[in-house]
Amino acid sequence: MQENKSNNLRHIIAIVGPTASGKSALGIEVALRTGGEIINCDSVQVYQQIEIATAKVPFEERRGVAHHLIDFVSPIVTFTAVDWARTALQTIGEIESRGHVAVLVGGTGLYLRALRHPFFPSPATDEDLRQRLTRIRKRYGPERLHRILQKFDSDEAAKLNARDWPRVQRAIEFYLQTGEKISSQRPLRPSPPDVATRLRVFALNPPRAELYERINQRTDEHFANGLVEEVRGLLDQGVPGNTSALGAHGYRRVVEYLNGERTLEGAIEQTKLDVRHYAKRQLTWFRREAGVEWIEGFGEDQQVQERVLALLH
RNA sequence: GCAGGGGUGGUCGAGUGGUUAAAGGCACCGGGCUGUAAACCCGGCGGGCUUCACUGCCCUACGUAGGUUCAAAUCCUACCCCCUGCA
Repeated sequence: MQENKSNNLRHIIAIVGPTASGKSALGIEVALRTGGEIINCDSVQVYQQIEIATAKVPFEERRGVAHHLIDFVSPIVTFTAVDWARTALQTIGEIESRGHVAVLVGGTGLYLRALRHPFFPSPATDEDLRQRLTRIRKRYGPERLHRILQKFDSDEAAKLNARDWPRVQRAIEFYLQTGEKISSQRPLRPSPPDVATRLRVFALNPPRAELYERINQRTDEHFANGLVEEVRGLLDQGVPGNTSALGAHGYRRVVEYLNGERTLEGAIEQTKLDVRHYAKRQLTWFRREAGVEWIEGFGEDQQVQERVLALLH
C-alpha cells in the first residue's frame, strides 16, 4: 500500500508467537504496509508435500507478498536450525538488496535464535551414526546412551538428564565426529551477525483459552480436510514415517493411526493435546528471549495490526 | 421388584480403620532448551497462613444425612443416584 520508507530498511522485523495466534495474517499486513517480503521461520513449513496440517498460507492468500523459505525442502531430509539460519541470512541480504524489508514470520524459537546467536562450528549430521545410536536407544533405552556419553564427555553427561536423548545423542555424535567434547566447544560461538542487532521481534500473546479453542477447531478441520489421506499418500510414495516432516503435529499421530497404534479418535485428540502443549512451550520460549515486544491479542485483529505498525514508525 | 456391583480431588483411577490432603495417569500451570526443536526434558498441582529456607499450623474434601470409635474415604443405619443380571 505504501512505498518503502528508507528508515524501515534499518529494521528486520520478526513476528513470532504460539501456533494459531495469527502470525501469518499479521506478517502479510506488515509486509504490505512496509514494502516487505516474508521469510518463513517455521521448522515445518519449510517442507514440501506436507500441506494440510502445516498452516502454510496458500499462494492465493498471500496478497502478492513474496514468501521465502517456505515449501522448498524435500520431506525426506532433515532441515536443521543452522541450515535455516544460513539460508535466512542470505535471503535477508537479497531482500534488502532489492530495497525491501525482511519480515520473519514463524514460531520456531530455536531457528530465530540460531540467527541471532550463531551456533559454534560443527560438522553436519552423520545420518548413519545417528541411526546406529537410535538403534541402541530403542533397544536398550535412553539411559544407555547417557552412560556412553559419560565415558566421552562426563561434563556434558552431568548436565543432561539421562532421558533427554536428543541432546545426549547429539553430544555423542559431536564427540565421535570431531574428537572434541561438545561441552568444551560451547563457548566458541561466533559473534552475532549485524542483522541480529537490527531485529525487532514482536510476539503475539492471545488469550490462552481462546487460543486453545482455536487449536482444537483447527485440528478438527485438518482431519476433515483429508489429513489422513494426505499422510497415506506420502507413505505410499515411500516417504518414511519417521522423517522430520512426518513428525510434525498432526502427521505424527496419523502415522501412528495408520500403523494401527491408535484409533482415529485417539489420533485427533492426541494431536489437539500436542499442539496445545506446543503453543505453551512457544510462549515460554519467547518469554525469556531477549528484546521481545509483546502484543496482546490475535494477529488477524486489525487493532493488533495497527498497534504493531504504529510501533514501527 | 429381587440379586450383584458401584458412587473418591478438573478428569480417569488406586486406596477398605490411624503412617491419607488421599498412589498413579491425564488435563491444567510453570520452567529448561546452542546443528532432529511442531523434537526432547524437568517441576508444580484443594484452600489459607507461617519460615530466607528445611518447616510448622489451620480450614475444607472421598454421593447425602446420621451413628460406632481415641481415630473413618475406609465399619454400621437410612436415603439418593448409576451400572449389570434375573424377572
